Amino acid sequence: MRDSEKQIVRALPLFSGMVETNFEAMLAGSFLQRFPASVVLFSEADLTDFLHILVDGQVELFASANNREGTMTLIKPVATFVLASALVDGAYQMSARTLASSQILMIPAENVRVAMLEDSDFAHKAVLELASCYHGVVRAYKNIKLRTGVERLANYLLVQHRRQGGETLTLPVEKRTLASMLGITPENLSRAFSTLKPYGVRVNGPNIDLQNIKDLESLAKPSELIDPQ
Amino acid sequence: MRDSEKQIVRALPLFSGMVETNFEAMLAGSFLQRFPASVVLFSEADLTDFLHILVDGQVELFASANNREGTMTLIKPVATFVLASALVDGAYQMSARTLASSQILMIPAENVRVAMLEDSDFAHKAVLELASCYHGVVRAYKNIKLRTGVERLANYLLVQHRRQGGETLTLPVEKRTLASMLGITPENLSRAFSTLKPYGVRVNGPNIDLQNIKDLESLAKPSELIDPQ
DNA sequence: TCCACGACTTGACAAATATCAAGCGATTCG
DNA sequence: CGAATCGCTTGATATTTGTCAAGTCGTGGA
Repeated sequence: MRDSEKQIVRALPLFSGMVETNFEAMLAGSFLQRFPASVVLFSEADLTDFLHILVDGQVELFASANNREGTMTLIKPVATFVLASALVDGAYQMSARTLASSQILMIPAENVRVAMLEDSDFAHKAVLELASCYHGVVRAYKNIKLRTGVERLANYLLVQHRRQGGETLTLPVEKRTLASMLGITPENLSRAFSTLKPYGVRVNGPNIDLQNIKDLESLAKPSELIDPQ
Repeated sequence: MRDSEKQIVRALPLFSGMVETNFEAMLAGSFLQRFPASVVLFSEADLTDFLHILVDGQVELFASANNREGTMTLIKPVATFVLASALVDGAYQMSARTLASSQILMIPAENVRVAMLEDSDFAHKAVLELASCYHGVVRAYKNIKLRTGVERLANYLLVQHRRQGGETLTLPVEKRTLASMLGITPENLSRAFSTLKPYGVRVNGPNIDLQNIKDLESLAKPSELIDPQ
């Protein structure tokens, strides 16, 4: 692990206030690894060996039951994932796979638990990080419980449009992954896009024009307490 | 607030390791209050003024959007709720109402944030509590994303049966509340019970007999990573 | 007591969503 | 290059779920 990469990780709020020696001690036994796309990093039932930090690439957290599978969330660099699991010493609770070639730093979970006990700034930042993750899942839970598939898609498009700023937005993931995020089948995602055509949604592969934001919003009824800001 | 009540709160793992003076300082400005049934304690958009501790009674956390409403979770005594919101100084993210006459201790959120910074044991316990709440919502999210309504009901009955231990189980909430927890309408809950009749589920008001656990399990496909243990 | 209301159930119907099948176009790989 | 595969779309159909309406039953007031 090179110093430049170490600095990238250190810049995360979670670690930025740690005492240097605690930070170094935590990294002992860690390793930075590159994975190709579509590799399963761990399964939900596995015991949590490592805290993961996505340095580059893209990772999907997902869950399986029966014969069904659903995306829990997508991780974009630079961000930690499975912090909660690493801190409680149990199963991961979610499976992970790379969606693209990804560089991932893996820190032994035991080191993280020690760091929490030794470094008070890290403990406080962990509290804030966990609270934020918690509210993230709460939003996702509300989203799927209180909205239809078409409404979830409409709100997703509005959020992406705001974030990307330009005229046309580009989907950051394949449509089948988007479908899984929204909790619908790929077939129904196609149909949902058709349903949104009268609301000014023009689809061109991964590029999407929103030509009538007002109408789309009246359908989507965005909510600050559900949609990411 | 009497000393006996204070001891009940102090017995929670979250507070049991706090330095006495920190615990007392945190309670300054707190008050124990009794609410009748069906009272809204706060709305999801409200700023988080208080950490709540349900000492007696029953509370429902729920969310609203469009014209729909959904139960997020039920709180049983003795337990804290909205800890995450109290720690991050933002909106509650969920609304709360009493389902029965309830005694609730309310601790100013600012005090809780101070306690986290001052008392390291409390900070560590908060980390564990938040991680546990996080995994709780993750389970609920998987449940609704990967199972049908009938499957959710079947698994709920199996969990209650195991917890209550006896021959017949008694629903701890009204059926309309159960329906909201399961993310279905009361009408469909009635139909789901009918669907489960061939699997040995006998309903008698709030009392339910499971006469064929094996068949019910083969339908429900319980999972350690979804269902509460 | 008796009435009103609420919880629950059932039926009929509509909406939302999944499944199965087919086909198209682009990419991958032997 | 050519074949195979994959992502996406569309149609037909089935399943799941919600909505509206009506009716029963029990409880809690007036």
